[in-house]
Amino acid sequence: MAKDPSIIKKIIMGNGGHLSAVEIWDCAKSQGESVSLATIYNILGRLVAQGELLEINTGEGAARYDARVDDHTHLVCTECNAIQDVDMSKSLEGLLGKVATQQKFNMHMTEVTLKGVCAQCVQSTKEK
Amino acid sequence: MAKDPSIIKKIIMGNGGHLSAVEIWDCAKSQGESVSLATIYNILGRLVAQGELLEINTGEGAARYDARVDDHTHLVCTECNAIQDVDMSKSLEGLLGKVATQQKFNMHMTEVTLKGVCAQCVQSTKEK
DNA sequence: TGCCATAATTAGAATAATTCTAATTATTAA
DNA sequence: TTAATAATTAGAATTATTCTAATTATGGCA
Repeated sequence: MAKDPSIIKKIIMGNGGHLSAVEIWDCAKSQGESVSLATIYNILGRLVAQGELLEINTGEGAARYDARVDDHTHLVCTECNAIQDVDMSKSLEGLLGKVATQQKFNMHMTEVTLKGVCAQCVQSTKEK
Repeated sequence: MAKDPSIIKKIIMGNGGHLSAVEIWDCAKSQGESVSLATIYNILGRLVAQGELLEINTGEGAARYDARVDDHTHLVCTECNAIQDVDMSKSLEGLLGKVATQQKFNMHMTEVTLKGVCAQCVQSTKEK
């Protein structure tokens, strides 16, 4: 039986939505799945190609996989490495489309990432 | 004598503005510089930390370094891997700032990347 | 049921990008 | 000079990912 790819999506959604391949692997194993890391990468690759998952590259460490695939914005905390999803406004979407059109660029996807320090980390820094 | 970091910026600017560490290394060597890859990475790291260079991670291959450091948008071609810089409009900048503020996110930098096929690649695909 | 073709999974090797380490070399200040 | 510090280096180590070739599972059908 083919390893059910939906298990991976469930794991991601059940753990904050943004996991690396190894984190997914650990979760799968700890819930009794017998699966190899190569298979995790295989399935992730397939799901990304099918548009069922988003691959996020923060430039820090491994790629992370997002179960949410509609156009949205990522807030990446440089302290705790957390990724927060934020809706993308229609006006932002429109602006990006306009930029692409002006440059005769055949846009397939947008990646809007804001890097900085998340509210929790700002808070815990102050407390010190 | 400390290897002059400005040589690296010159190399980047003289070659389309978006090179990887190894590409920069090759250029440096071919113009007679005797330098190791470790030093290239050292200097790049320093320049990025000082805000003199931007590190771009397309998720494909090595990180690339951009000599332009003001807020701008990247068009990344998934065919030829070229990166094109586009000015970021004040309205886009404003929208991103607003998003961060709403989420109480202490934004340090923005990364707006549009992925797709550049005008040249669209053209050469048609010609086939 | 047993057999075959195909697809999925696997462990581990291979690769690529980057960082680390420890030694060497250069620079500076006294 | 000389001693202290900083920069550079080669190569090892690490990390993330992909590749390979072998194994295992699965479904169709005689």
